[in-house]
Amino acid sequence: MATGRTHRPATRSRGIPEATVARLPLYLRALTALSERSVPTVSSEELAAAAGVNSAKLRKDFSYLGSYGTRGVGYDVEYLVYQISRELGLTQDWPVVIVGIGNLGAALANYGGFASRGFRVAALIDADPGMAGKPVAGIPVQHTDELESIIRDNGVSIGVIATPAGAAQQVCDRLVAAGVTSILNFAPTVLSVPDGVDVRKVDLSIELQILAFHEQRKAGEEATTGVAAETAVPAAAREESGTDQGPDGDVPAVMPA
Amino acid sequence: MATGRTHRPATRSRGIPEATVARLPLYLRALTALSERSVPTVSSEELAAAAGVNSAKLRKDFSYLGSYGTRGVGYDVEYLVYQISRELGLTQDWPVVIVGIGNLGAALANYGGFASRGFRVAALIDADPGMAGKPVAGIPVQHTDELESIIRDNGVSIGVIATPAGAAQQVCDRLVAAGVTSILNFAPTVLSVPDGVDVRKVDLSIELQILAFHEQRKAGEEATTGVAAETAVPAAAREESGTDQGPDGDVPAVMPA
DNA sequence: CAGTGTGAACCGTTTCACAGCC
DNA sequence: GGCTGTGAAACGGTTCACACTG
Repeated sequence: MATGRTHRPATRSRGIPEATVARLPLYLRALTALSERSVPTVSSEELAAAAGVNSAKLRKDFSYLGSYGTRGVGYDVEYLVYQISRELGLTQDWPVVIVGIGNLGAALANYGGFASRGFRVAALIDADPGMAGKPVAGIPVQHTDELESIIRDNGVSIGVIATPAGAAQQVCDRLVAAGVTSILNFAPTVLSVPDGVDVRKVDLSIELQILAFHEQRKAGEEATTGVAAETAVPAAAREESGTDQGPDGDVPAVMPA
Repeated sequence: MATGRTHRPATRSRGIPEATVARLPLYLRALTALSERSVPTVSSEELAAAAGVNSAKLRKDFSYLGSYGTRGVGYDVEYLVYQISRELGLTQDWPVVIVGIGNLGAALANYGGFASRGFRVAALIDADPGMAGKPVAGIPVQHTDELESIIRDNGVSIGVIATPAGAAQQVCDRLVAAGVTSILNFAPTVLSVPDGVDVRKVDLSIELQILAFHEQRKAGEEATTGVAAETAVPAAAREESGTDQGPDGDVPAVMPA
């Protein structure tokens, strides 16, 4: 799927395919787990299984980074962790602001995976004056009025939007104007941003709709013709249902600009 | 990303490309907005802009559904809303269970986009006995012990996992054993499921890492050689940064099985 | 004649299969 | 001998450009 945008002709050597970039975090997580168990080396086969992709894809992916493996042996776990971290830019610290501290914003603020890999929640911002000062995940919420100064004072370049849909574009505009160049958008809206700004979106309702599509198809298949599900699909009857085998990667899109 | 699995050879006429399926919810959302404003028809150009894709892609997508437009005129909004809803299986009601009612689970339970489009939160499940009975988003949380009976009694085929990573696989196994065939996974783990079960994942930390990668590249480019960001990227300097133009779709992956 | 519908070209990604190296 | 690294083939998706139609 990877509709991923091709930032820059990609013709150059530093051109790692977007689909590969999207899988690097997956490899990194699997490698980190191995590292914690003090496993010294892995084969492409093992690592691929742990990351949920197939080994050919993994080897091809790594080949874009360079030749970090040893033929006949496999990959050195620690070394790979470092190389991938570096490639992803996780060896530096990325201050992030979260705008919109509702249920979701709070969930994000509390999310551990944040701090673990180079990201640091620099500030929580909300439009509700009543929230100001209240600590969420140990960080005091600040009012939207402070947005610009927070961005600038902390050198923030990554922003997370967790506001209601109606406020998203406006927040986005302010973030961009203040210097943010990468945005993770949880609001169900299409954001428009100037060139040079990356937007990635996470949309729960879309994911569910895609699942529903496949679910519907499964139901339709088992009962040969129509008769679409009225009740649930019996857990049993799934002889040759839809899904496929093997784990597969995923490549969310970087929206336009 | 769309590594999307090809459920079924896709050779058949009913074979709508995975990438197209992933965009249908986007079109649906845009169309719904138009519908609310009582706009009777749209051209592919207008609708594409509202959905954040280009018109050629949109027309090609619609061509897989059939010929629902009128040459020289455009598409009938209401009619299209219905056709896409039907195609996505949203004309029926999908009961969904959410397992893991922490910050994220609560956010999901409160998420409005849920109910709006064919989905109904049938139950909230959590392993903490202390949570049992407590209402979240107006729905009383039930204990994990009830999981199997809830699934069966409500004919649930779609489950959402919002538990910590450590519990995810176990919850997943129980959901699948009880009859769930589609899972939306928010836990940062690779789930393994039997054939016939679809898994889609949403992973915050992965999205951020992908953004960091591009962000890093932007910083590296402006300062010709190295000198990677120490402070933020000046909002100004972004002549020919990374991002591209035009809005683009996205196609998260359906994980393996 | 404006705008849909679509064959055909193009392009990025995945998969295959094997040469090369430890 | 085992496993990596990689050309080349296969594939799915996107873009182009235009024929066709209301």
